[in-house]
Amino acid sequence: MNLKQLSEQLGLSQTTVSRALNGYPEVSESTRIRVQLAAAQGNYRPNSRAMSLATGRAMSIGHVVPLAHQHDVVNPIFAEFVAGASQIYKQNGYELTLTIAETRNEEAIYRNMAAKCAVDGVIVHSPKRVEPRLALLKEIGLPYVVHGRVSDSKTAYNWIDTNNRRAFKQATQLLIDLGHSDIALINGDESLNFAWLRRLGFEDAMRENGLAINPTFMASAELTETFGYLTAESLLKKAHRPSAFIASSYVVALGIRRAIGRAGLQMGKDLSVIIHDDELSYFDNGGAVPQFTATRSSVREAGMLTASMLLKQIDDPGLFPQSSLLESRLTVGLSTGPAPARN
Amino acid sequence: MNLKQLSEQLGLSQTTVSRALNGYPEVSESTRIRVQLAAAQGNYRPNSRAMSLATGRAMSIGHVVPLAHQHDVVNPIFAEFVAGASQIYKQNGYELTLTIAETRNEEAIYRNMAAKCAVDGVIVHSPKRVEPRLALLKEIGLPYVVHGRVSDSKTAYNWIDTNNRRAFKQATQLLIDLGHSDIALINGDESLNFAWLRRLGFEDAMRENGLAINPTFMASAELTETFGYLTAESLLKKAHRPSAFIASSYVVALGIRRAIGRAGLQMGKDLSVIIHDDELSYFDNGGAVPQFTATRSSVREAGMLTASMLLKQIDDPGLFPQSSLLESRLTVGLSTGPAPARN
DNA sequence: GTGAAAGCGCTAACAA
DNA sequence: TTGTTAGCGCTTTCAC
Repeated sequence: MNLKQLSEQLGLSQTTVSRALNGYPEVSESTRIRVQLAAAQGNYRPNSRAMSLATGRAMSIGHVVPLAHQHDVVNPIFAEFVAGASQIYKQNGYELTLTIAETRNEEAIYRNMAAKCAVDGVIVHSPKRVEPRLALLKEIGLPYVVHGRVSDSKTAYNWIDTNNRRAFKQATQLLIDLGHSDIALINGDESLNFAWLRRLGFEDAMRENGLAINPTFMASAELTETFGYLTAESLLKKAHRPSAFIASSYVVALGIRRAIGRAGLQMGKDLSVIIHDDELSYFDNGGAVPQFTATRSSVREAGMLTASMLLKQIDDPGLFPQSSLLESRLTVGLSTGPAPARN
Repeated sequence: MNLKQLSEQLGLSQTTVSRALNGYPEVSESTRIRVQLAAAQGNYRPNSRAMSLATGRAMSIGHVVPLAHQHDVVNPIFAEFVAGASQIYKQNGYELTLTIAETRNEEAIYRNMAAKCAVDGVIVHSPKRVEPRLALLKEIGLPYVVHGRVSDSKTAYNWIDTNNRRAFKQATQLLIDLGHSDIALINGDESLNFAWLRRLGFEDAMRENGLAINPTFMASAELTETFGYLTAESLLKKAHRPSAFIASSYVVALGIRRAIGRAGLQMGKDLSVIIHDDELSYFDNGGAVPQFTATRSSVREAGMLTASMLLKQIDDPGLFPQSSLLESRLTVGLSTGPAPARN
């Protein structure tokens, strides 16, 4: 059923029907009701392509997810974030166009989207410390919001981010307070800004407590189980080994635990593991109380917030720039478990 | 730059330019080259909305992901699958429209997509044992392929699936061969067909080896860390406790390991864990050799295969129905690690 | 081999 | 308050 059929069936012009359905004030209440009824009954939905063509709005938001080609992993956080954003789009009649971008094609992909008029704006995922995409998007005039921040912010841009630096400072401080000084950081790829900020937070805490930052206790790569396993394995073989790990994702933590098991060490006795990522905060001292706190919802909320920010931006470009820094819920700091023995 | 501008710039009609660009044979080679050059130079891309309106094809595929509202988790496997599908779409000029669907709205969402002409077909994710969506899609005439299968297949449908039943039978058999008989299965929500099939595979192996299936050793729920933890914790408290776990996802396995640690038990000595999901296969006997095998690529391949199947279906509905059963790569069966001690 | 013109389904000036 | 008309940018029939 299209507009023409609906209007013929009602004996009205397409214009009137369109107006009645789109809430224009100049339609009489009686016809509006009649139209709405018939539309609902006939399960009428405006053809999205025709509507877009007529209005010049694609009514779709692009999410471009960079694909690390080394291990071909898509960040699992992403799904949760998108679920939040998706909800906002639905409420506003937008669709979500998902693109997986190999990093080498990235520029072409954005240019393509803009030229095809396929999206009204984009969400930039996984920003690097140095991020050429921002200048590109500005150049082609495509509205965008960055999920995360960049470190080379010469130009203003819209962003929303969790406070990675503070969260990791907090996590590190927690371990220090428990008596640890040999703490290993198994971090994500530090050319990505979120990992870089986490590292800074880690270093903040170490420095403020007068502890030496041991570069051999810091690793940075794509967050896979294997990476966690191999890194922890080699660290645990050292004469001077870490007494605690901070893992930048639970996938990595899974690998760390495997290595700890193989080394014949015990959680809470010889070692502690702290995991932190956007999705969940987790503290394991081998111990007595349930020290696990899921904060998935915060990722979803971030998705919702980011999406709303973009839609506002599209409606009113004058609002530029906007930003929001979310405090990560590192509730793990409230843990009351026993302190693990020192090395 | 649009078609009109491009054609004016070239002194040709829109028709000729369009034909030249779309590979129609009746264009002279010289003008074709001239047109292609100018198009490339002007970075011309046909407006996707206008093209869709003219051709009647949305040039987009819908992925509808059901959202479990209990714990609000999106299956992380999904990202990897979509990455594969996305690649196929790009090759064929399609876009990917992502929808997160709360289960109660589901029917409306599909009807909406079809009526709006926003997609040419859909991929059905996370099918249940009994799946009303298939009849619905058939009714509204929207081409689809199911990632997975259903158990109530009265009607023929297109699907692609990994052999969950066989994989879990194999995993169980591996533990049995190592001397285990008290094996716990921590499974996904068994109203979802993948989990149901995994359970059947587990039971197959137990039955064929003459082992009793202990219902208290089988749990089924959404695959979260907490679920794994709580279930394992309560099982390990029993006088007669399991000597091995099969976890239906690595997230669950993370919880199981936490419980094992808290119970003061040791991997490889007291217990084994096998993890299997589409993304990775994993065997941990606490042990000597690296018994971890990532098979992420298989999920991605499944995504690619599913996408191609759908595009073929759209081009030629006569091919219906098609299907493909992928053998899971449970390479863990090759493990040579020492057998854990019996209970 | 090329072009004119109609039409895809909708919105939005402009008239009435 | 309603209708007429002209697009939006493309494809496609039909004529040359």
